[in-house]
Amino acid sequence: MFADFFTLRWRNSANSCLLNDVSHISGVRQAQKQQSRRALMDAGLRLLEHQNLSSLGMREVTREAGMSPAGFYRHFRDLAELGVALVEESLASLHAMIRSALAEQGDAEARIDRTVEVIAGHVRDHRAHVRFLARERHGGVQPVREAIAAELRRFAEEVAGALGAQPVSEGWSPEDVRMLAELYVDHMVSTAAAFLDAGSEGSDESESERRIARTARTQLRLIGVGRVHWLDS
Amino acid sequence: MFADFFTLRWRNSANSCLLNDVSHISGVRQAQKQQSRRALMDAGLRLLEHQNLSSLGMREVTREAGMSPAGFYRHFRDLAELGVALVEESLASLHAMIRSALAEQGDAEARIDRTVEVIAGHVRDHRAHVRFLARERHGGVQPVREAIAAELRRFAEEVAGALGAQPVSEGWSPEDVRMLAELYVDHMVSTAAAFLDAGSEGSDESESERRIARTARTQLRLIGVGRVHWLDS
DNA sequence: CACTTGGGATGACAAGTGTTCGCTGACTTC
DNA sequence: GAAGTCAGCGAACACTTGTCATCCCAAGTG
Repeated sequence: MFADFFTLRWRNSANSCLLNDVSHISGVRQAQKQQSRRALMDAGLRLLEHQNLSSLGMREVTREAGMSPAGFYRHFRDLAELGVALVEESLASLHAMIRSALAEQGDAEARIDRTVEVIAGHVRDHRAHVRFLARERHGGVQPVREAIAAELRRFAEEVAGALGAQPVSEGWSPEDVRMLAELYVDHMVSTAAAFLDAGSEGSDESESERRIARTARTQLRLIGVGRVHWLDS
Repeated sequence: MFADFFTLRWRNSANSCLLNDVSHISGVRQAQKQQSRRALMDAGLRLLEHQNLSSLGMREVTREAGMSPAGFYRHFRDLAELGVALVEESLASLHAMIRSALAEQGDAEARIDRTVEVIAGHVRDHRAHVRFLARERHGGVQPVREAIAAELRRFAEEVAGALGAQPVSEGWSPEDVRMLAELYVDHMVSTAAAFLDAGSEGSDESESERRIARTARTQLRLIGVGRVHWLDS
């Protein structure tokens, strides 16, 4: 069904992935395989809403995905490998969020409002991904933890770049810009996590969500005030 | 079969603690029991350095503690109950840290320095506890998660009280003091977590530790600048 | 068209799990 | 010192788990 697309797409790609090497066959076959892979990842993501990666069983995942236990090995060597795949996916969507937060225009106040809105929207739309990241950021699976930490560092660099270009940051040392970026990223993560368990704790969801948004905005405003008075201190 | 005992035991006591009610016997007996309880908790804490609570097995714990599987039930109903006990312990030590951070004297600069030092020292001395909190804060075991969240809220209140008493906060609305307190607590947690995996990633531990301390200090200073200029904005 | 390829299903394996049971022997109380 | 209490033990239970050799059959190939 996607045959032409996939062959076109994959034929001349120097494929490094051991499993899921799919470059030499083509057509319905790998479309199905990719579909099974997606089914496994979705099943995993669904199960991970109520537990964490290291307590997940592969039988559990295959059962949820409607597949036999052995089928798992055709796609992933490990559950850790599935975890890393999920990290990549989750971080891609998070990256998109950060970009759109950075791209905001207007005065400081409007940018803050839009940023917090973007975060809230992202948590609403990608709840499973965000929860997964929050859980596994300090979780028990080392490669997953490292992947998340590395990507968050890259985000901080990106934010630092954007902040450095703003007129408010004139005269700042690179280290100071960097620490400001880290502060923003940490705050973003904290806020996202707060939105997360505001939605899942039941009782008056939208009210506590508004409360979190208000707090986050005020905090960002405070940091902003610190920024404009940073050099005269 | 234990009918008579239990009815006698429970009938006229407004007893809230089912297990580990130890008030009526005395001497060597309960000292031994408490010792076993400690052994279980220590074993759990040791095992939790490389995995999270929901993937922990009780057989695993009892084995590590040098005890038979059935012995576990004399102390905890669940692994979740063990988890909650560990939360209480961990939060007690964290509470002590926060108090001593709040009690700092001197000008703002000196207080920031000492605060960051206190955090670093606490992570060094209670690594297992801190890691446990970081892991289970967003982990898969609901009661544990809630216990941590509730206590962190209480900490924020305490910090808010202390901040409100400072002369810098004159004219602030209670909500703003509160959001500032939350910002501080979040920052404290983030910093502690950063110290944590600075120590465990190997390569030049004390250098990256210093880097984190420097960043944290600068961030606190920035927030402080925001504080003093908050009202004129 | 026959023929190869390779996802997926099946069934079995050992090893591990949570939980319950009755028992023992050291402590406590009368 | 006899009777009562109960923390911890070892065995047994009914599972679930990861892994593998094996077979099946639709998709791809010449």
